[in-house]
Amino acid sequence: MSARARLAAVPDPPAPTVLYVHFHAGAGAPLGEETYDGLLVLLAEVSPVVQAVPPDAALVEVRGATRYFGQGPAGLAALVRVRALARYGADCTVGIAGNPMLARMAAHDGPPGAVRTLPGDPAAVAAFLAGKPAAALYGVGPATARTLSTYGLGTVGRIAAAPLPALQRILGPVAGRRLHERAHGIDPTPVTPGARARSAAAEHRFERDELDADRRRRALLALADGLGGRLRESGQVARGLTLTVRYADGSVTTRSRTFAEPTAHTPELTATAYALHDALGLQRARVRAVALRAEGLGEAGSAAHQLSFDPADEKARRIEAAVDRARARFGPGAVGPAAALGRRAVA
DNA sequence: TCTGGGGTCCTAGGACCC
DNA sequence: TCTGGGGTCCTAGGACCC
Repeated sequence: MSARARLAAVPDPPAPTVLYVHFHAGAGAPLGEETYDGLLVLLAEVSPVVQAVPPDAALVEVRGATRYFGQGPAGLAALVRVRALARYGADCTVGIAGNPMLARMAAHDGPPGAVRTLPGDPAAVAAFLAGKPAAALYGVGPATARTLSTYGLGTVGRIAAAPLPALQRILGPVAGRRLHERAHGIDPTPVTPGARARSAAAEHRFERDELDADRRRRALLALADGLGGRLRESGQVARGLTLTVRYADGSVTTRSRTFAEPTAHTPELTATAYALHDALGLQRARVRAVALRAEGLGEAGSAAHQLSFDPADEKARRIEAAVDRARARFGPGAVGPAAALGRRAVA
C-alpha cells in the first residue's frame, strides 16, 4: 500500500476554496436589486459555481478558478473586491474556508471590508471554533442557545466535546447530529449554482391594527396580485399558498392550502387567499399584518396545464397577460387591481 | 447595533392509501 | 372483516438566517 493510498483512507480536510462574499453599498444603504444582479455576474466571471444568498451575499466555489487564474482564493477575493468597487462602488467582506458554514463564520469574524481566510487543517478549525459562544454557530439561534446553556454547553468547544447521544437527547436526532457536526466544523452542503427560490412571499402591514375584514381582503388582493406577477415574470408556478395573520399582541396564525394544480394566476391566488382568510373568522381581531407565501415553486413549463373551456377564464388570462406586459414596460405600479385601491381611487 | 421583510428547514399530527 | 405497518401528503407552527 503506497503512502498516498494510506493517506486517502483519512479524509483530507477540505481546502479553503469556498468564498462567502457579503456586499455592502455605501453608508449602510440597501444594495438594490440591479446592483446585486450585476455583482453576481461579476462573481460568475471569476467562477461558474456561484450561489446567490439574497439580498446581498453569495457563496462561490473557486477550486477550479484558482488554476485558471493562477491565483489562490485570497487573490481571487481581492480581485472581486477591486472589481466590485470599480464597477458598483460596493465594498465587500469575504470569508474563505473549506465549506459554506465556516466561510460565513470567517466573514462575520471581524470588521467589514476585509478578506479573512480560515486554513483547512483541523487544528486551525478547532482553534477558531473552540472559544466562540454557541450562538455563533450557524443554525444556533437564541432559543437553541438558551436550551444548550442549561446543560452547560455555552461554547462551541464544549458542544464539540459533548457526546453525540447527549446532543441528540437534548435537541432530537436530526438537530443533535447536525449540531455535533457543525461544532466540529463539518458542513456537507455544497455550493449550488443557480438554485432557485422555493417560495415567494409578500407582507402588508396595516398603519393601525385593522379590524375591518374588507380592508384586510383588499390588502390580500394586492398581495396576491403582486405575488402572481412575480411568479409569472419568473416563469414559475406555485403548488400552494400560505396566509399568515399577525395580531396586535405579536402572535401569528398560519393557514395554508394546496392548489388543485400549480398556478401563477392572480384569480386563483386571490380566491385561495380570501378562502383562507374567511375561514379564520376573525371577528373583532386586531390584525397588524397579513402575508401571503406562494410555496412549492416550480417551472411553469413543467406544470401540467388543465385546459379550461370557460371563456371567462380565458378572458381573465388574456387581461392578466396584458397587465403583465404593461408592468414590464411602465413599472410594477403602472397597473393594479382596482379593488385593492379602495373606493375613492376607483371613481 | 437594531429592525424587519423575505427566505429555509424541521417537527409533529392527522388523513389517506396500499 | 379486522388489524396493522409504512409511505406520502397536507397542515400548523417554531426556529433560524441574512
